[in-house]
Amino acid sequence: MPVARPETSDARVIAHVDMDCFYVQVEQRKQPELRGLPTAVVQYNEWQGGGLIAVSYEARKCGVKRSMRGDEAKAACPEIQLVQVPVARGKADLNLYRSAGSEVVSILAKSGKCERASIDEVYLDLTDAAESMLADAPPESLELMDKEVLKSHILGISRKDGDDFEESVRDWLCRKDADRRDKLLSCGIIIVSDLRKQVLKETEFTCSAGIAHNKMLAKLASGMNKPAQQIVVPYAAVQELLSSLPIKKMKQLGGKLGTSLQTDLGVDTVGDLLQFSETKLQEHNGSNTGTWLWNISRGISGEEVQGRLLPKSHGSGKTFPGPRALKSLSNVQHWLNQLSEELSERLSSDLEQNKRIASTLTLHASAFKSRDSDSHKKFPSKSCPLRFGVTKIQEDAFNLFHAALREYMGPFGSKPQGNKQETWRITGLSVSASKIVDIPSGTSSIMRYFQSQSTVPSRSVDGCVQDHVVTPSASEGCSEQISTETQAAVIPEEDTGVTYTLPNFETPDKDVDLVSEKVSALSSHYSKAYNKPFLEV
DNA sequence: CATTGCTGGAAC
DNA sequence: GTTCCAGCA
Repeated sequence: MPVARPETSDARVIAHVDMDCFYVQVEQRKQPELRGLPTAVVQYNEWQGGGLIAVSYEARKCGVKRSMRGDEAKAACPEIQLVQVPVARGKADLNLYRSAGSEVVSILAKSGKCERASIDEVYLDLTDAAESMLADAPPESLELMDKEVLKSHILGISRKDGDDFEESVRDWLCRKDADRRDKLLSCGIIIVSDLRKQVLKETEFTCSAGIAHNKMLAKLASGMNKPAQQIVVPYAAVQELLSSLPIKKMKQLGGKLGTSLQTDLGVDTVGDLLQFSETKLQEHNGSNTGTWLWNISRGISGEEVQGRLLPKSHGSGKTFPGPRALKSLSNVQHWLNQLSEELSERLSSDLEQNKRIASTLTLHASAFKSRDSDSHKKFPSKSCPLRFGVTKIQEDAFNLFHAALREYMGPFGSKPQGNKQETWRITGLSVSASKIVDIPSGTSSIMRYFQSQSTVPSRSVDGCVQDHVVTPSASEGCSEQISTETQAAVIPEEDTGVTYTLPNFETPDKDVDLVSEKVSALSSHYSKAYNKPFLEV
């Protein structure tokens, strides 16, 4: 992310909207009796009461923190309500929170350019809306100001004057001698206050927001007063804000990069960066990161709000910690089947709701070797063209795993060397789908085809959690060329005469038009995705 | 090798 | 294409 981008010439109005302890709010909406109680959302609960992933502000008051175990939270706050995330196919199912996040996005997206930054965070570019308001109905012209607007925070204006504070906010918003930048931000405050009100009304969720001239400052601000509050960062307040800000509070500097700035350059606050020349920062951090650091220390960040309302990838994963580590291929296959099922379900939803489809399937795993010195070796990731349909994804995921496992184990495979059996343990598996493209418009039958592929087949074999010997056939049939060719059907394309091989294409019906439509849609889809014909023969 | 399960982005 | 980093529920 640290990549240099200069500020654009004209002042923008950018908002960052962040839902308050989002998963807790989602659960409290479902179970309103939990509202106002110290509440946390936990994943699983068998081992030490599960892991906390979201904590209400009531619970935070008694010292409950995210990443605590459920048992710890109970000890710190005996009256805490622990809600479990739903489980499906033996793993945490986050779909409830994903769709709640989508509700919020679809409300906020009406206001202007909108970027879904995470499941519960959104950036808005409100420049146009603010300019319109400034031209048509500037704050100073308003007879009555919404009461919520006056609860806004203004960085640089003291808040402790309790009673007349709201009056000072009104004064600031309506100053006639303010410069244009401040006036635009004032409009931003009113717009965002209204949006937050709308979100609350339509979803029952509260959120906090930061309003500033760029994404970095808006994001920084949204976290300063939570929950259910908003704050603006006027241009005049930027220097002071950054000068004393601990470097680790900045997005992107909370990890190793921030640590290296502290230890290598003695930089503790963003202001400390100001004394270094751009060249010096580049020498220590590379040219992109160096320029980026030079800019952000001055509050400069030209990153644009991407008009993107949907995620760029889908993933489904699970860890197998400690003694739960997987040690047989059939157990790995079982879990890959579960993960692939969930992934496939989400791909089907994406297709149905958004008319788009992923084109790459990737498998990630983490592993260690027992009884071996270099047990720290990374388990390689593998990807292949994505074929739509549960069983295909399951098949490909397993083949990718197999290819990666061979690489991980080296040329001798799992053959015993001497007496000791060199055995692998899998501690994490995930399958993900990326490079999502829109389905060409005017092809509804391709959708019907994909949808016909997306049914979960009923299988009796599926409950094989216990380890057992793997059949030889399961270990064969995969190499560099994954399995895509084995069941391929070759379909000639009418116009060009070029022939494509479509993996596992069963031509389920005799409708010629339907088939050719599938082919042209698929081939253009894959041509775009891979910049070459898909598996040309 | 007990936070876990996601996302996005840049480096390589 | 793969790896690593980072952030956040």
